[in-house]
Amino acid sequence: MVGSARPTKPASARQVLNSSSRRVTAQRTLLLDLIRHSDGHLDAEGLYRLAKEKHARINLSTVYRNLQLFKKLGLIEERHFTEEHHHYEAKATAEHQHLCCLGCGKVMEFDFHLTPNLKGKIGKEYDFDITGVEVSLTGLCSDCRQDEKRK
Amino acid sequence: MVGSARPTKPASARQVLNSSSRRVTAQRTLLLDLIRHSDGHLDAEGLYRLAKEKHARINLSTVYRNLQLFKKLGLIEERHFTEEHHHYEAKATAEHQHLCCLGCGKVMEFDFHLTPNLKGKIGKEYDFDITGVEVSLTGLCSDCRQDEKRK
DNA sequence: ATGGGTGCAAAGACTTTGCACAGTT
DNA sequence: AACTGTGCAAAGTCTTTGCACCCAT
Repeated sequence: MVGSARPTKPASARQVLNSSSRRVTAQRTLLLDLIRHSDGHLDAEGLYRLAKEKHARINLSTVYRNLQLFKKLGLIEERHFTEEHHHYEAKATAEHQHLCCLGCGKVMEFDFHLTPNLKGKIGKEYDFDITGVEVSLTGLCSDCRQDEKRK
Repeated sequence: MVGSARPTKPASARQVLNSSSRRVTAQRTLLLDLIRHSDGHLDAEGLYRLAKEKHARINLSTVYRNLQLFKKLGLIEERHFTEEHHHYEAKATAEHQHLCCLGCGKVMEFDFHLTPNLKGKIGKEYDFDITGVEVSLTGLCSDCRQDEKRK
C-alpha cells in the first residue's frame, strides 16, 4: 500500500457497492457523481441542495447515511477545516493540502511536495498503515490583514 | 471564588487578557490552567467536567464562550481530528502533528521536521500570514489491522 | 458604579435514528 | 419474495444566544 504510487482509475461506484453487497440506488449514484464532479469542498447541506436539483424528493438523512457509507467504503474522504461542519471529496490521487484564512474563511489548495517519505517513515516508525494525509495551514490572507490594521 | 493567590505563571494569560481589556475571572484562569496542563486533546465537554471539580457552578456555555475568546486571542488552538467535536490545546511553540487511527480513534503525536520552509514558502507564495500548521495522518494502527484481518 | 462576564434556560445548527413503505436484487 | 434503502419526522449532540444578576475594574 505504501509502495503503490497512485491508484488507478477509481473503481466505479457500482463495482464497489456490488462488491460489498450494497444496493445501487439512484440516490447513491447521484451523490457519488456530484461529489466526484465537485471541487472537493462540499458539505452535507451543499450536496443535498445539488442533489435536490436532480432528484427532488431526496432527503437530507439519505445524504448523511450515504456519506457515512461512502466513507466506510473508502470512496470519499472527510475533511476538517477550522469551520463548523465537515467537507467531503472523492478519494483523490494525491493528498490534499489546504490553506484556510481565519478571517474570511476562504479555503485554497496549495501544493508542496512534503510527503515523499513522510508516509513511509512515520508509517514504519509507528507501525501504521497510513491512508490519509491532511495538511492544513491557517492564518490570515492579505485582504484580512488589511482589515485587521484598519481596526 | 478560586483563590486570589496563584502560584503558577498565568502571567502571560493575565497579560493577554488585560491588554485586550478583558476581565480576569476565576473561570478564565481556571480554564486556561486546565488546558495548559492537559495533554492537548481536551474537548469542551471534557474541559467542563474538569472545571466543575474545581468550580462546581461553572457552566458549559462559559466554557464555550471562553474557548472562543482564547482562540481569538491566540492563547489556544483548535484541532480537528477525524472525529465529531473539536479539541483544544495551549498554543505551542511548535506545530503539532497528529497520527489518528480510524479503527480505535487513538491519537498520537509524532515529530517530523517537515516545515522548515513550508510556512515561509507557502506564506510568501500566497501572501498569507500563517499562524497554524496542522498535519494529520490517518490510517490503521497495527492492533486494528489485526482486527480487520480477523473479520 | 459601571459594564463586561456568568449561570441558566432556551434555541440553533448539524447529524442520527425509528418506522413504514418503496425499490433493488 | 426478501430485505436493504429511502423519506419523513422526531430525537440527539454539540454549540450559541438572550437575559438578569454578579463581580472585576
